[in-house]
Amino acid sequence: MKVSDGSAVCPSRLILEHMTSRWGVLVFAALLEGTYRFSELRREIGGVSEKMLAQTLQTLERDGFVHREAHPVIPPHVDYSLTELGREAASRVWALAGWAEEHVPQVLAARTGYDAARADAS
Amino acid sequence: MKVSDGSAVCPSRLILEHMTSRWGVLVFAALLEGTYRFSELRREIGGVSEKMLAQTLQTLERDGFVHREAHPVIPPHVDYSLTELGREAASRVWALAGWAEEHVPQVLAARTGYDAARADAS
DNA sequence: CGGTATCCAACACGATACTG
DNA sequence: CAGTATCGTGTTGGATACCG
Repeated sequence: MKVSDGSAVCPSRLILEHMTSRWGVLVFAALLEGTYRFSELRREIGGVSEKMLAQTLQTLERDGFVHREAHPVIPPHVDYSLTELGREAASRVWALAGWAEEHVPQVLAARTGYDAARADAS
Repeated sequence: MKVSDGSAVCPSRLILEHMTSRWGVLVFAALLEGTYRFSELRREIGGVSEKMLAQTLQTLERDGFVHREAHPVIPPHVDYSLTELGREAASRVWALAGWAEEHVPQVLAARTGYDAARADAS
């Protein structure tokens, strides 16, 4: 079976990229717990810049994963939550992240072995 | 719940990044079907450069997902396959990719709606 | 408060050439 | 065949400053 055709990147790859992007995973994780405002999300997710959070949220909103509700008040108040599609996506991504976390020890052990073998060879 | 601590990137994030990387996903997909040689993989996965394939394979091998077996013959012959851990990882990643592919229509529809709404606002 | 615009450094990636 | 080395470029991502 040919896995990729090499010409155009398939759409699913882009979606997967959005879902598993550096901040996308963390946004999903946060929003699985409930609705958050922009700055609450920033606080919840440590180390994310305004730019990247805005960009990530826009991408996920455009893909139909995140619902954005702007209340027309001063000062502005914007709530972010997951759509039904987003909840499904988030739970799957988060499950994969959970699997990765569970197997950190095995991976770390494998790396140690790999590095040791290379050190001998040099 | 604090999703990320903002200081050091957690190890699981790196592992997840390796598993879902552009070529990592396709390598997993190919190796789920059996053992391949380096250039067979290159052919199977369209559009990957030698450099990126080598790099991806090394990363996945170091993480303990891919087994590399070099036969000491001339010309060189190297076989790549999945380890047990790799099979588990690959099947989960591939399942996620499958989910993404199934929902391409919904995402595309969401994007159309999003773009239309933004066009009106401008 | 919730963003956008701009600038800049780092790096991912690909093409090419070369090696054991 | 199976890579490594080197180089050039395009994109990513953060810091900063500013706007409605």
